[in-house]
Amino acid sequence: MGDVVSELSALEVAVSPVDKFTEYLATQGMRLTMERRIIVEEVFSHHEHFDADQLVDRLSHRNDSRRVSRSTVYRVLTLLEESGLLRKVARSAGKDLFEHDYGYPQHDHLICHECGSLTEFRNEEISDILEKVAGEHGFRMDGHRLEVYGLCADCRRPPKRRHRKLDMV
Amino acid sequence: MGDVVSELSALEVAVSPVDKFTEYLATQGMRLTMERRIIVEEVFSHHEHFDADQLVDRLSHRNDSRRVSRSTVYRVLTLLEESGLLRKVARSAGKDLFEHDYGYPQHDHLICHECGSLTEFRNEEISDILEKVAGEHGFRMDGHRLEVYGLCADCRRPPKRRHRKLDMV
DNA sequence: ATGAGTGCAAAAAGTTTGCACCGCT
DNA sequence: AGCGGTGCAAACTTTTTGCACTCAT
Repeated sequence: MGDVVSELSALEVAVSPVDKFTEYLATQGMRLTMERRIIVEEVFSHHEHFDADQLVDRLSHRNDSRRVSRSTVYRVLTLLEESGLLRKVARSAGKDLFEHDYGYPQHDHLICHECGSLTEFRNEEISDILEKVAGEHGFRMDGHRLEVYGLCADCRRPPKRRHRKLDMV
Repeated sequence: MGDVVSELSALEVAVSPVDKFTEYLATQGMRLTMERRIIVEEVFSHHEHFDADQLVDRLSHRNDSRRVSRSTVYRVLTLLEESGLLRKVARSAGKDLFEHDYGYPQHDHLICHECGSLTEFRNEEISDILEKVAGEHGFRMDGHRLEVYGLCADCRRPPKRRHRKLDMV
């Protein structure tokens, strides 16, 4: 009753990540605790990819009331994945990378071997093709992960200029 | 001189995995040792996906002359990846999965959430689209990983029959 | 002989878990 | 009161590494 967000445009995200998470928790007989709220707010306050350790750094070394332990961060990341708010995108230096999967359009990544940069791109055709392929195999698709590897524009440039610079020292 | 394999059809794999690996090792100033040969032969004697531990199991618990230590298996897996003979395909239960990337056509996977099965498929259109997308970003693609998630044909079937069977016990 | 390569055991790195205590409902 | 949740520390898993010895060229 008196739900403010219900009046937002259907094109926008009508429910906040915290609310969405609360919904999910309820279906599992779980509660939205202060720690869970803090983690979700922290996670959705940035749009960049992150790994568990980066999040732990931001949350478990503080002295205020928003400190959350390492174990809880890991436990909540698992829940956020299960609830569809986050998804793992890639593995970098042995760590899983996460990104927002709620309120953010489907996209894929170009990953540079050289500098490790992730560039997002979107392409409708791919999803269409995948639906078709899945259908042919009797497979019901509910998502995908596509990583394109190679050299990004910056790293393609031959390092000749750098040599010259070094030689001048 | 007198290279037997050079007379094979260009459509077939003209060079064995061991030879291909030897070539790569040479470019790195490395040698093909007996251990490396054993590992490559073992890896290419099966076509299924595998993780490091499965390979270690097959190679480091034997008493004959084909035993190889765990460390060496890990070290050689890295080399096989660098040489382009193997590639990592997915992560399952916290372990990296490998598959042949030499003498085996480019393909992608349908991965079932329920039973974990990997089904391979091939689709030309996808590579074309990726080349195009990469080009638009000034990115030079040299490969990709595409995993489609969902439910496989078997797991889509509702488990009603199973219940009936169980009830009859 | 010389430097690459191996095996072993220890270490690292990332993640999970057992347990006692805490707090919401 | 009861059950879910947290923090801590210890455990675990997978992978990497230091070191002394070995082997191929």
